[in-house]
Amino acid sequence: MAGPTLRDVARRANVSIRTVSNVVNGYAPVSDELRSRVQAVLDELEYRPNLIARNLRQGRTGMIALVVPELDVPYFAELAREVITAARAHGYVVMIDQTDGDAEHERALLGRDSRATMFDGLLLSPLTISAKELRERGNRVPIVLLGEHIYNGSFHHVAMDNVAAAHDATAHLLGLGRTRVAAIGDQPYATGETAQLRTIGYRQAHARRGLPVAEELVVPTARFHRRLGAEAMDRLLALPEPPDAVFCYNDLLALGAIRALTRAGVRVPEDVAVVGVDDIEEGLYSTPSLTTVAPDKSVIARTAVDTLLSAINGTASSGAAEIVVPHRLIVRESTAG
Amino acid sequence: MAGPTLRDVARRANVSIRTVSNVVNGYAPVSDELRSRVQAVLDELEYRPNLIARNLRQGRTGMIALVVPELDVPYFAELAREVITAARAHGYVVMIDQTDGDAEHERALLGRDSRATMFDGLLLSPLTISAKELRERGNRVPIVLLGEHIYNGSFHHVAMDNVAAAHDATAHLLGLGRTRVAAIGDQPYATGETAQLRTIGYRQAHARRGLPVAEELVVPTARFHRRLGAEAMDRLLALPEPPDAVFCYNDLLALGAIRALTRAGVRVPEDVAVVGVDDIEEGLYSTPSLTTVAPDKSVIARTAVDTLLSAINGTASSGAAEIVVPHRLIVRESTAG
DNA sequence: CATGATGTCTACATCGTTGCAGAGCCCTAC
DNA sequence: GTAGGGCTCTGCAACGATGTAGACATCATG
Repeated sequence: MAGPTLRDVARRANVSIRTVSNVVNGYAPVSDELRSRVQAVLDELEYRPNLIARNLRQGRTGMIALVVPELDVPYFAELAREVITAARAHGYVVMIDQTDGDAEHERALLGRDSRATMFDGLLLSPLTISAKELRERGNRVPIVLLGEHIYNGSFHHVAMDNVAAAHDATAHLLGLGRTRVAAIGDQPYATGETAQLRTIGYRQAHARRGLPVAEELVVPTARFHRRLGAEAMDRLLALPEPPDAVFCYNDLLALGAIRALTRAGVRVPEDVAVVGVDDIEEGLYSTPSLTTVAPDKSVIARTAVDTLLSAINGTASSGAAEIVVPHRLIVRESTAG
Repeated sequence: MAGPTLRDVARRANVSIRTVSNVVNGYAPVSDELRSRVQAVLDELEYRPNLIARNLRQGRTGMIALVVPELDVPYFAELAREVITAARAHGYVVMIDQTDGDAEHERALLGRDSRATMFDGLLLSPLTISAKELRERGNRVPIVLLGEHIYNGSFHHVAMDNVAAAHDATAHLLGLGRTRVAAIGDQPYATGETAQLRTIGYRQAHARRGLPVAEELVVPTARFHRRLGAEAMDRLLALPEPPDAVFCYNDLLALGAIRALTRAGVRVPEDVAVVGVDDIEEGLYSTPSLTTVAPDKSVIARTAVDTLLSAINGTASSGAAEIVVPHRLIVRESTAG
């Protein structure tokens, strides 16, 4: 099973281990004659460097870990793609773990037996774990947080402005002349910080127009899945006075809501306009196509990776970076009459 | 940056390195008194074992790599999720890499400088690389191939029966009384083996009913994406005699096709029925919801991981395993009148 | 009291690689 | 002639952990 080592090659070529290493890495000067002799043996034995040993010696692995709640949520899949691409540009590979939003699993990541020490750095998109816990359990591995929660300066953090994003989406709906704009996705409890920020933006947009928020139109959901979006929409449709527009806290909720509306014979956008957040590709091909607030995933990924690598290399400026990436509203059929 | 090592703990507790190691691992007997003294120092210094060193010593990393063409293709994202879950059950973590279907990238994976040696095994879902190349470049790491290509016994291989799956989908459409059933997704060139198998099944279903295949209804696509499905559908609709049903080689193509049909004012399924393959969650919430051939992704993932771990542990039965996982047709709105 | 079994703990070698210091050798220059 | 400087090449130590063997007490046994 185990392949040949530098020693095996060295013995066979009658040179020192160090010289073989030099040939492999092209480091120190090796005469052409010797180089080709060693190379021949390397080829013959099909030598492959043992990266674990190399890593131990060099104190780094060239791997970063990306931790997301659910990989089959398109937003995270698309983000993962960008992260992998961004990391590759710097010679890094990415290990992906998913927590299923399970707090225990997120904690285990940082605990004593975690594999975190195997990575040069961590990109974390935590759903449930709080900033306080992170601080207490934080290990020596550099961490960059992605897109969720409020961490007021304890960690590097990359995210879009959730309040502004929600405001823009809601303002768009109000600007269409809709008067009963619902919100699907609030999470008014400890770990739902992203959702809470979006609710703030939703209210802000109403306040700026001097409009009241009808509280029965704000529907919480435990998660951001299609099914929960459909269920929430069903409940809204059952109201005595149903909404004429819905701001969903992500695209999956929105697609579920559209599905519920279509099934109920309600026209989108004529009767109810729908906006989501995330700009997943699916929204481009749905019927109707989905208006959404698009964070720049590519910028998020590149920024996060760059920030993490700076931290790893110690070239980071002091203090925790708080980076806000731009977002923009993309209007499609679900709101365009 | 670097944390305390066993040596640091040992010095501080006035014991040997080995004893600290024993306390950490609970191996050899250590007296209660000494154990708690060492444990106190471990806690005080917040010792975390260096997994790289441990891995070097033990010759394994507890990591496997999953290589897929595109992570943001829902099928692969959902599969990745299952693989991560299956691996975790065995104490393994999963590194995910994506090749973008790029042959060079796939080759680099197996080449001299690949990081493959850092993993105990590889799960490979190759798009372009051929079996021959794999054999020639194969390194010492155990490999299990997923779902694509024909490898006639050179490697462990897990996949559904593509011919039967395509047959079932096509037969379903023909069974609805449709007479012009199109096929979207053929890839009649070297590396499109999965597509070719599906074309065989498509033809087989026609042959069994004694029906001819109208060749203009078989539309190739370079990849299996929504956009290409929509474009292919547009071309089919432009035919003098358009189809009344479409078998798409995966769900994304099907969703793109449905989008094109809806945009053209063609009713699904009344005018054109649509079937896909993969059973991605998106198809459950599309309008109309999507009839599809569902491979059991969970079984695929578990089987692949089990097979790989057997190979890693040397407990594999001799020879390359060729495992066929079951599939079933799930009828939804896109074909159910 | 000698013997051996048992229970704790330690020293050393080792995994495969790279950093470092220096050993030879040849050549030039004074 | 020999000192000095480049080239090549080598040996040793180290990264941080674990496997193995054995040292050293303690204790029961004959």
